[in-house]
Amino acid sequence: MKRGLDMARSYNDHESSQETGPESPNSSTFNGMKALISSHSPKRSRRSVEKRVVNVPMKEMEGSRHKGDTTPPSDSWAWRKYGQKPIKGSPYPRGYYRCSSTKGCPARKQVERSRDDPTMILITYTSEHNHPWPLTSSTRNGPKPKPEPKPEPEPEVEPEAEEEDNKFMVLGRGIETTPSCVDEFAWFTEMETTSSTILESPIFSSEKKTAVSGADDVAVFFPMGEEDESLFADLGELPECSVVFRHRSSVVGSQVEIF
DNA sequence: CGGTTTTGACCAGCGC
DNA sequence: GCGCTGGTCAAAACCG
Repeated sequence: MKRGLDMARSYNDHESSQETGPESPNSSTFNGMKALISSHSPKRSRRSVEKRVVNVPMKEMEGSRHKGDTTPPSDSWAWRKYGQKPIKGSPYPRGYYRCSSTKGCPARKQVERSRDDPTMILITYTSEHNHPWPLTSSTRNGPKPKPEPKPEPEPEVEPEAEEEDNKFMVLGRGIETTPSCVDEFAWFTEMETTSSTILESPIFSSEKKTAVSGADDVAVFFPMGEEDESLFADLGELPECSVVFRHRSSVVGSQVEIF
């Protein structure tokens, strides 16, 4: 009855009040890159989101705050659960989490047990297309269950990466030579580095592109080990990280496993 | 007391 | 056009 109206309005209220305010991430710049979100993004804008899936073994859940079917592994960011649904065909429910590390953070993730392998946790990260992934306080070495509201200065963080106006902190890991990359993708980078055993498989929201072809407008990340780091380090600095990731099909053609 | 979780209900996309 | 399903909201309960 009134719910429909309230909901419809609440969506707009949420989006507008949080994302058009003076401190809105919408108007923030991340190392010169403007981050904008559609001002009228409905709650189901599936076509304008980037998704990313990681598989985490149950053992990775040891550090979790809670133990449960849909409890996400601790990954250095604060996630607030906003829903849980039983998924058809799966004996396990899917938990819906929203990034609460920063105000107005558009990122979400879905956590569910793999129906094929119940020992694996399937985590789907979702963020707005063209919107930077959430960046929050974090330590490079070892995740913490929940980021502090005011993170202590990170000695390894570049000076200009300190708090500043945006409430994000930069995580320098893996791609230090390209700070802008770090900014934009540190979220995943951290996710990958805090979990020692992660399987990754990129998925694409609605495009009919496969994982190995034509994903030129989807920023894709793949794990990079220490060896790879040193290997890429020899390549010197790259002018733009986006090039590397966008032309993913030419860099990596299949899913990558880290063990 | 503020933030998080739980849970029932609602809505929109999608397939038929 | 209709029904199914996934995704989200929001009030209440819970927790530190």
